[in-house]
Amino acid sequence: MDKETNSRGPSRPDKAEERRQQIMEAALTCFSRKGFHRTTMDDIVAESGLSKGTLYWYFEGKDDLFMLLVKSFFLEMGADYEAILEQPGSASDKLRAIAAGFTEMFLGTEEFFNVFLEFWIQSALNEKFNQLIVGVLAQYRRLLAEIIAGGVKAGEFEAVDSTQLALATMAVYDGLAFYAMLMPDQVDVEQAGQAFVEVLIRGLTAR
Amino acid sequence: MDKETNSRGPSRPDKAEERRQQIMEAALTCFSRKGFHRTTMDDIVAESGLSKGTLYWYFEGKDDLFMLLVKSFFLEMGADYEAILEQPGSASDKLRAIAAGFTEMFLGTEEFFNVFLEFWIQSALNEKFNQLIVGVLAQYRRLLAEIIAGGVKAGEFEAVDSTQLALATMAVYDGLAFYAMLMPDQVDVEQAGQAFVEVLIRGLTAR
Amino acid sequence: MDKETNSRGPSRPDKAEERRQQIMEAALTCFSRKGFHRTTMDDIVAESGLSKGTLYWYFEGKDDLFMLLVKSFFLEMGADYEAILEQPGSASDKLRAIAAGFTEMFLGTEEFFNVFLEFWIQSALNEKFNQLIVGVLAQYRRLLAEIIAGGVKAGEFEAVDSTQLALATMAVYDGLAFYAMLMPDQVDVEQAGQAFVEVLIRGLTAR
Amino acid sequence: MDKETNSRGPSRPDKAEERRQQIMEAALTCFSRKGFHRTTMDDIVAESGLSKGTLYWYFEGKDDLFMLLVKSFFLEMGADYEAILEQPGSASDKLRAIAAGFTEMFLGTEEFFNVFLEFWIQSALNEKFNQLIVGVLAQYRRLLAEIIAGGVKAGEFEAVDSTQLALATMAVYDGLAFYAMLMPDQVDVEQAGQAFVEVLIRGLTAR
DNA sequence: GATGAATGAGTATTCATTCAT
DNA sequence: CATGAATGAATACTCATTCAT
Repeated sequence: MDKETNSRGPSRPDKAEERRQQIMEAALTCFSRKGFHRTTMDDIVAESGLSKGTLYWYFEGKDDLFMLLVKSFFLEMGADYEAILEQPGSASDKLRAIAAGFTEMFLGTEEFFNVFLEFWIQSALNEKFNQLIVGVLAQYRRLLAEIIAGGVKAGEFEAVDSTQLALATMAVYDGLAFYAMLMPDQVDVEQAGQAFVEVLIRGLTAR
Repeated sequence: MDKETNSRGPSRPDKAEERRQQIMEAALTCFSRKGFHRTTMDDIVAESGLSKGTLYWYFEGKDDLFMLLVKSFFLEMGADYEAILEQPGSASDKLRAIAAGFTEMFLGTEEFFNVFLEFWIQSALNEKFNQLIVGVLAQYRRLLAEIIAGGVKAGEFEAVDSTQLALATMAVYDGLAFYAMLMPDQVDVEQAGQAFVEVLIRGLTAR
Repeated sequence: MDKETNSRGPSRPDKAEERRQQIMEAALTCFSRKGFHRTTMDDIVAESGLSKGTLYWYFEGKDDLFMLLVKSFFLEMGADYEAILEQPGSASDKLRAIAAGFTEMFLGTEEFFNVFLEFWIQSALNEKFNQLIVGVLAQYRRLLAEIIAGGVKAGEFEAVDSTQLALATMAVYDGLAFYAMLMPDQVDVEQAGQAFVEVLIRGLTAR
Repeated sequence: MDKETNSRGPSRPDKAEERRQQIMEAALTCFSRKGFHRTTMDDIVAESGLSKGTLYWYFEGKDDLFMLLVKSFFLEMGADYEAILEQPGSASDKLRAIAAGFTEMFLGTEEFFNVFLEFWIQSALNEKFNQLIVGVLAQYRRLLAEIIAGGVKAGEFEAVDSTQLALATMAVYDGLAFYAMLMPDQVDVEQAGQAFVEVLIRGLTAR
């Protein structure tokens, strides 16, 4: 029995998922334009072309929509980073790949970045938001720490506190993205990221 | 008859400044507790013990209050950093001093840090806020770039793009502060900052 | 299955219009009781029995409500006057009919008249209000001028400046309504209007 | 002993009156610019160059200031009209003089006229305001009625209801002033007033 | 599933008035 | 007399959320 002949429910069972996407996209556009707090549900209604009731059918409310929107973004991003770790190469190569990956990711989402940052800030005051963020960050930290620890173990890097350094390394990219959002003209994420990663690798490399 | 006993005019001419401080402190407390958007003017009224009208007598509105509050914080902070640059010592020492200075500043304002971060985020959507932030960041960037360029010139450091590296270095500290706010239990700003600055200096130092 | 039993869509498509009427009536009552400025939206909410949000769903705000309320009144009134011009009879008869029509209209709306007068006053400071008023007055002026000019052409009246006299004639009625509002006990709109129109016709009539 | 050495009290006892004038002028300017309700006491403070406390020293409040301002205007105006009645001449001449006097008065206060009109409107809802207005109007009505009755008695005019006609005549001028305020470009108070008074006299004159 | 009219608690801001100095 | 800081009740308007159709 394939999906088409499913007797009950919508003929396309993922129509619901499409609607969800449609709403999240509209929300992303609005949030990015006016920020989360200044965006009204009516803004999203207008942007999505749907009705108020429909938004509430698919999402519990504004917070829920914000949350699920950001979650969906993190899921996509997470997959990319996993792939980097899988690739063969030295620890230095992996760090460079992480840098390049981040730059690419940032450039691809530049226009929406403020939305994620606002989510992060709000997560300082919202338990549910916080759990999501903390989980994501912990995962990246582990990933980066493994790369560094791997380099140390392999004799490629000097002995360092890999979890602390992992955190500092992540911080650079998030900090740069933050700066780029505030002063797009004066910040070149790619150059600053590269300058950083080269010095980092140089500082790590065993002599 | 001297000014002290002068019966006319305000007895303490800086009473206004005291009031302003009183209000800003109350606002800082509230913003830090509930975030800027979720804080109401009534919250600040209650916290300050003053009346609604008085708040509006001293500040144009909520935005203005937020702005002036953050500005006053940056002014204090700026002075500290200038002092670091003045001190004699190698470029490495200065970088270490910056790291230590940042850590100290962060630990001293930890509980309020979300307020500043929220201001930064909002500055992506508010021209006046943005101008303040961008000015402050540009100043720090120049300061750090000078330290690094000084090290390069003195032969202490390898040739690097000092302005890019300055930005990346700042980004580490802001990023760390951000993380610490979100996951206080899992982030030790001091350790991560130190781990970073040592690798940074190692990577910069000419061999 | 006809529209009446159609289960979807608004059962009564003019329910919205009814709501609008309901709100405008409540507003008229309140404005007439306390004046426009002293009436609060909460007053209208209470008077209408609806909710605050509903008022704002149907009207953009207090000004808009005031405007639309007055407009709707003028529309009704306009139709009556057009009818007078259509009727056969001498110019003198028409002037008398105008006078009678005005008196009747005034007596029928006496309790609300201050509302319209306040609108007029406000229209001196509000472009949108002004446009409405000026349009209505210009229309009446044209109508009256035509009656007088018709009388002149027919030899019934002496040669006079019909547009100026039309204006003065309108002014009498509005002025009287104004007075009646201020001193209901001392002003009898009907008598004063009649006294005026008879002298007017006498002054106009060719000998 | 000259004024300078006057030991107690203000050296110029009418300085208070000057202050009062200064405040009323500032208030007139503001009211005329923004209307009574939209004018704030701070506006008047700024316009007058005095302090808030001083305004409240000389006037009980905003309403009182409005009231006294209008009263002072009426007092001036009243004197002028009395003079007209005193002059010798036929009743027709006096009516013409009234018309001319009104026109002149209006042209001289055109820019402030909305202030008086707003006062009139408010007087529909304010007992104290109302008393002032009603008194003034009654006085004018009596004056005009006397002129007309005088003309009738002298055989110059036909028998008419002089008090009703007096009211209608006043109404013309107030109505015209009202119109002129709303549509300055389309209303010529002088012409319309003259057109009216000529027809009026023609209608009154015994044949 | 979808719609959009209805709700009402919540909010920033204003402003006439007071009063200590 | 004069000042201007302080007050707080008042107010227009917003917007997330609900629910009858």
